[in-house]
Amino acid sequence: MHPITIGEVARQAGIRQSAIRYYETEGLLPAPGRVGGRRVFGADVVDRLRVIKTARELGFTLDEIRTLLHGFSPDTPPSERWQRLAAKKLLEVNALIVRATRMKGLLEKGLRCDCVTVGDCILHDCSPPVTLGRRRIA
Amino acid sequence: MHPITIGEVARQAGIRQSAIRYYETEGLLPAPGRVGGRRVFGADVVDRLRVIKTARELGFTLDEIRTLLHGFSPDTPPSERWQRLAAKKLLEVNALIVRATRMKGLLEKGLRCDCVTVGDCILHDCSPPVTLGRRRIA
DNA sequence: ATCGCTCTTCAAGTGGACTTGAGGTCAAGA
DNA sequence: TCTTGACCTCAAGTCCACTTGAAGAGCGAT
Repeated sequence: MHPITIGEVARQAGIRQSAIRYYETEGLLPAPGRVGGRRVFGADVVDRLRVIKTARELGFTLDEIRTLLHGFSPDTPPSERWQRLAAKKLLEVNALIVRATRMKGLLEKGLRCDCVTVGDCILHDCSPPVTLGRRRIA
Repeated sequence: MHPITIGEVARQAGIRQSAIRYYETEGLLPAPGRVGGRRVFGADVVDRLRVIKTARELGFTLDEIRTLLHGFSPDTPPSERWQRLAAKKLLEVNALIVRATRMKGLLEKGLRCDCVTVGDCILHDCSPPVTLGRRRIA
């Protein structure tokens, strides 16, 4: 349970110091303790940052992430706002998985496609389909 | 096979006209025909736009999408650039699916969690865990 | 004590992806 | 004919999420 510096946190979470400070000002991270003016974090902040990072990569806005992380604040009806958002984002994540899977299929298809017919392949338009036998040559 | 207006395309693809024009200037769409100055699209552009939309939602940049859509241009080594990017994006999409699945788990957990212990739940910090028996009350 | 390193704040800048606004064209309908 | 609605171009604006830069402070090692 030894405290770590912002530099160490940044390294471990794969996020820049500037971004970490930014998240702090934006209320995504609790204000850490200070020693000699410098931030001192508990190790748990790294997990939090990793969650933030993942959420960002999934297209969540900082606003949404803030709400999700805060959970229930004193002023909101107990956890209702949270639940609503979580449920919504859950649907979105599910949709994202579907789309990602479809895109995966497209990319795989593109990587092994012959593209003989125009419109064979949406992803890269294979027109004009310069072919040699069934195999694409250029 | 009747040609459609930009308005119709926008409606069908769920993308604004301004965005469609923007994609055209950015080279993500081939310049459509004109009738009386107005764009006239083939119906296939809708599919293309849907692919673009999905790709954007998955975090692809327009730059990447352009390359993926173009496939092999005359000047690039035959489809090499395309294949490289496609392979890279395939890895990324796979990683995305993993992360999305993890996030899904987090959200589901958050939606049914009791959060008795601090650190029980990363997603929303359950401290102070105001509890009644095992059930969270506020 | 001074070098080098990491850290600090704060304001301003950046980049990507669009959107918005102004000002204009065109065709159909009342 | 006049209006309405959908379209056009082009420049400028906007939003989000950071990043960058300037100017400086604390601290361990030489």
